[in-house]
Amino acid sequence: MVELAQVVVDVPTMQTNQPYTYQVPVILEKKLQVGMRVVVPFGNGHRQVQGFVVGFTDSTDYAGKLKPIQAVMDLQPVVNQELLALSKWLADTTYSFWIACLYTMLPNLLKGKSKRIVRVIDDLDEQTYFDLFNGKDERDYTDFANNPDAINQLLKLKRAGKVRIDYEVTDRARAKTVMGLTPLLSFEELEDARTSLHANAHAQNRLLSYLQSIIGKTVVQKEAERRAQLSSSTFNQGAKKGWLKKVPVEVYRRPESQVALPDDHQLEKPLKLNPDQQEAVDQIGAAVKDQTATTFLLQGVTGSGKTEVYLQSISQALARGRTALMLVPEISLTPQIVNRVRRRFGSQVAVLHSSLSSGERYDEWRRIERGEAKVVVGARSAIFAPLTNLGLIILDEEHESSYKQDESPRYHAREVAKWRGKYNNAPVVLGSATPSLESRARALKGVYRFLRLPHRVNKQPLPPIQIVDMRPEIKKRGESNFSAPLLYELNQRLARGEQSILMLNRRGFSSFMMCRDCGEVLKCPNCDISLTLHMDTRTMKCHYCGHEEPIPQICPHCHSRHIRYYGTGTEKVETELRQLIPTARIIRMDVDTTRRKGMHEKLLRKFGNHEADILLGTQMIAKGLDFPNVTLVGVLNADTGLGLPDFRASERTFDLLSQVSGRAGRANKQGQVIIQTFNPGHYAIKDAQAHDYERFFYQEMSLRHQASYPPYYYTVRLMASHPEERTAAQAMAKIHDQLQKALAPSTIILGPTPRAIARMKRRYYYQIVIKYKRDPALHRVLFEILQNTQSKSFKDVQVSIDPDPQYFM
DNA sequence: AGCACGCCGACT
DNA sequence: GTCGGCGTGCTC
Repeated sequence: MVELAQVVVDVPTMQTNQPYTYQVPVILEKKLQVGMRVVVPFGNGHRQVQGFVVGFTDSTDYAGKLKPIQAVMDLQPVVNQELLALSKWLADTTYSFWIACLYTMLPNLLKGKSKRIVRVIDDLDEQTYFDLFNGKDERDYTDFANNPDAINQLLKLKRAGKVRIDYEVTDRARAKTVMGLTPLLSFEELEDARTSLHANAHAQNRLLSYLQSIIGKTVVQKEAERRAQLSSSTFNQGAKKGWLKKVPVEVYRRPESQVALPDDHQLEKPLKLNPDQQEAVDQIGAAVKDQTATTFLLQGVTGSGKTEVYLQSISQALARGRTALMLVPEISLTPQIVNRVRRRFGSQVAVLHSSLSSGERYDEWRRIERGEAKVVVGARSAIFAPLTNLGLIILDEEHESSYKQDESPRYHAREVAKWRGKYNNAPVVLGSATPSLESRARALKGVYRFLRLPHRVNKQPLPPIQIVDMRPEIKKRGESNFSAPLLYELNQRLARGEQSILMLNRRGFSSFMMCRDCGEVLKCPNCDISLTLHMDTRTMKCHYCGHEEPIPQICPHCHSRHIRYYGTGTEKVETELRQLIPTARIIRMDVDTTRRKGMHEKLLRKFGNHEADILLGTQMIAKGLDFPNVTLVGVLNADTGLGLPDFRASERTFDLLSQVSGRAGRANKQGQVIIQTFNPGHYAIKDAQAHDYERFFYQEMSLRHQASYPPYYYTVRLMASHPEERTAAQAMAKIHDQLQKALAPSTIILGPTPRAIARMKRRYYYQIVIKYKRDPALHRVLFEILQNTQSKSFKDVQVSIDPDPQYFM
């Protein structure tokens, strides 16, 4: 009985979304394990692709001849049993390709690069040989990519048997090594060597002593040079004489900011807990101990010490020999929070940032996989960290929409966390000051265990929030981003040497060029949205497709010169602020000023050192920052997000205002918040002012109930796109019929409608939103729809399914 | 995705 | 006749 391997291949299409059966060559039989990457032949010709072994079998229904596995790419599986099962579940619940899910869970260096090489295998005539190959015997196929004539010639030569196209899958995953050395001789032998030295060979004498001190060890050469005060040439001589051997030593690539770790014996002690915190830690600790997969909702007001609860809960998991995973939104994955975890747990911590290079990410991943890191902190994708023996999972700021990936596979880290919790019998803690309505409703129903931290650790009251109605302000003072009360308070802070944070809410806001004469708005030629001005590159850019063009001097429509910039960008606000308060030192933080690696940290450090009086930024400054000298927080435009056609608009506004208010008066100084708005009567703004989550929750719940939205209903969004608007609409109409026939009567189907941004990247988009409470047919029908998109009538139509969408636009 | 096969119109 | 365009179907 020959064992056969089942392999998921790297060909992300609907038709190939299944394991293929391969023979296992005898030489690989011993090595090959489930979860390893392999290279397999796939299709006709001699095409080769990367794949993952997902199982072994001894029989197959496949009638054709089985091909053998070409090569194994790993010594150890890169996907363990848990993550393999998770990848399958993920593909199933997010309607994505299995292979895409596998790659999503792994560092991207593990996605091999496939290359095609054209090789000359028979004599060609001089001219062709020179034209196509520059007189060499092989050439990269991609060199011909934008030359259709050459490709035609090549194909002809191939048919004639004169050239061959070879496939190469190259593994990009490489460990970094530095030169190290290890003594080859025993202590006595080294001593003998010393006797034969010249009397003036001081350096070699010292080398021998040093080697005697590291018998049996391998030391990085740079380190040895430093410690023995010897140069590399002395070590080279030692190697020549056979005293030592040079060996490559594997090292982990780690970003600069992470290198300065505290020594593990100087770790920070846990803080003293208040009774609420103690209760939370006790309950979570009990679940860790009993290995129950309970989901907790930890709701704590800003400054109530949630982080300390997380840290002590992690300690409990570690004390029981288990590992812990802590997710934070990318935006709050700041050095402040990361350093706090590192100060507590030292070298056991691995951090997964989006700003890591591929190599750094791969190395950090291997530290986890090898069990060297027991605590992982990271953003969304860190939920796939290969920790074994997982004892606790924490999602901080669980309401954040960035936990949902907005491209395929469209997974929600919260759901993956619950899956892993169940698999590992580990509790999951969802923490937030403003929980998502979904989570809070589940806590009310008893699906989640509800823990609360209603008191602030420093016993300071939450800062008073003043609402400024901008309508009379504008009438009185004309167009300005600054009301009189806000200016007054800013000046007060300046006089007292205190700092302020100003936030510009950019959600749903674009800064665009408009002609004052004809009203023409400069739009992207590929997408139906306006272009955004970027002063740093002096261009107009499309945020969706990346299209870029110069800033126009005259209106492209009516040729008027009165075309100008509209909208409130941070730059414009900064300019105005400098005019209004010339003495203030201002730091501006937005995508433009933080694009360069490390700029984010640098600007925050500057502000922390009081090298500026005002920090002006977008949403990115709303979270996680803790500066004791900040006593004023101003929100310039609270309501730009309220007008969006999105049922979560109010929730997002409430969250944002609550979060940013927490930035004022963190230490012993009393803080103050000023919110400028054109909707002073809106409940999201009034409830945020009153710090009243409860009132907001019930008000919003009743609206969701009336309109049949989550958490009362689940939602799924389907999208279809095509370069022709009619084709996209027709495809969606067909899908609608199919849904209508199969789904339960209680299920609500909205649409099809053109999407709010109807055209993107030269394609038209139509969508359907399904709202359902329970519909046993839904999952099956959605899969059938995906299958149907293979048929001729769906040619070139792209269909995507987004379960539990975060945005409906 | 990437390849071969096969059917049609335009050319040597 | 034959070359090469593109539509169609398959990949263990």
